[in-house]
Amino acid sequence: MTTNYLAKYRSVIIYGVSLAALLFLLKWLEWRFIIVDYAFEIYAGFVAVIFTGLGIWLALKLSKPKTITVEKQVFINAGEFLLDKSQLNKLGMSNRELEVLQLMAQGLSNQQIAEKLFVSLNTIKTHSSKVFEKLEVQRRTQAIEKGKRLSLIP
Amino acid sequence: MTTNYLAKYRSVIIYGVSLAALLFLLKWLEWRFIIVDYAFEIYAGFVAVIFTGLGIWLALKLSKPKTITVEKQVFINAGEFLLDKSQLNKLGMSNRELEVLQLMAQGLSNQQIAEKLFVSLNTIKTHSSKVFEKLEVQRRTQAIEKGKRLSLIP
DNA sequence: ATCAAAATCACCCTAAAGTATGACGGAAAA
DNA sequence: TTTTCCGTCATACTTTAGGGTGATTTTGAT
Repeated sequence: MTTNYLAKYRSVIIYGVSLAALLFLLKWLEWRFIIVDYAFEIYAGFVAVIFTGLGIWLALKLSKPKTITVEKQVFINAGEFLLDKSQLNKLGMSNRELEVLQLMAQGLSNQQIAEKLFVSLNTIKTHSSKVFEKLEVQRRTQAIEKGKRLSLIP
Repeated sequence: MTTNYLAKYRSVIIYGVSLAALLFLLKWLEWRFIIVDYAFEIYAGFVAVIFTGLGIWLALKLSKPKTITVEKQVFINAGEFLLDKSQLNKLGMSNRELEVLQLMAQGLSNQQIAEKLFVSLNTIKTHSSKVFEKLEVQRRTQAIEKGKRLSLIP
């Protein structure tokens, strides 16, 4: 708490101390040059310079920094695809079924999918039928469309 | 040019003029208070206050504003779809063919497309065949996949 | 060990999709 | 004006997709 208070008004305190120090300095100068007649102008100039500097320093320390906020637009790459696993559970979609759906979306025929997965055509037909059931669609094109909407496929 | 130069160094010029004015003021004060013995401290304090204020004013005028750059994340709206017309020309795709392709991508059957466009099923078959030719594919699922890749459909 | 999915496959049948070919009217380009 | 392309439609045929039913094996969880 105390340190915080000190830190907050540090500049003001320093200013006060500086003023005190300067007072002593001035008194000393006064005493020294009191003998010399032409010391008056020098003294005034000295004071002017010192306090101008002090004012500048004070202003820079205490004034809130003038800030210009520039908004820099950072474009986020929205291309990332993340599979919606909660959706998978909700639909009760199995791994294999999802796999078949993905290959369907790539434009493969049932025959090609069968070859790719090393299973028979009939197996793929069974899988795709289940996919259609679970997605509540009739055709593979609809399945693809809905699969994309539900973030099951990119 | 000249006005620009003046504008740029306006603060400095004003400062100079102010200094000159103050010099006159000081001279006058000197002359006035030279009689009074205790005028010295008053004079010094006056100078100190004036020049502190001047320093503060100078600093505030001349200090460069700090520029803070804030990165603002802008999520690019991935929904923006722009049809690639140059691609259409390159492929020699007609309006009707593109229309059929779009409806295919929405999961419609040939029959449904025919009904939607008020033409016969055979007409749609002809169109889709030409679409497949031009896209160099065999199946509608492939056509959809390639159509999306080529920005023909969203 | 048991039970429930998941994955596999088969057969049959229908519907939809795709290929090939030809035809015709209209509009735009040559 | 002729040619070319678009859009339309038809017929015939082949291939692929999809629905229904049933069966076996594998796998994971209780």
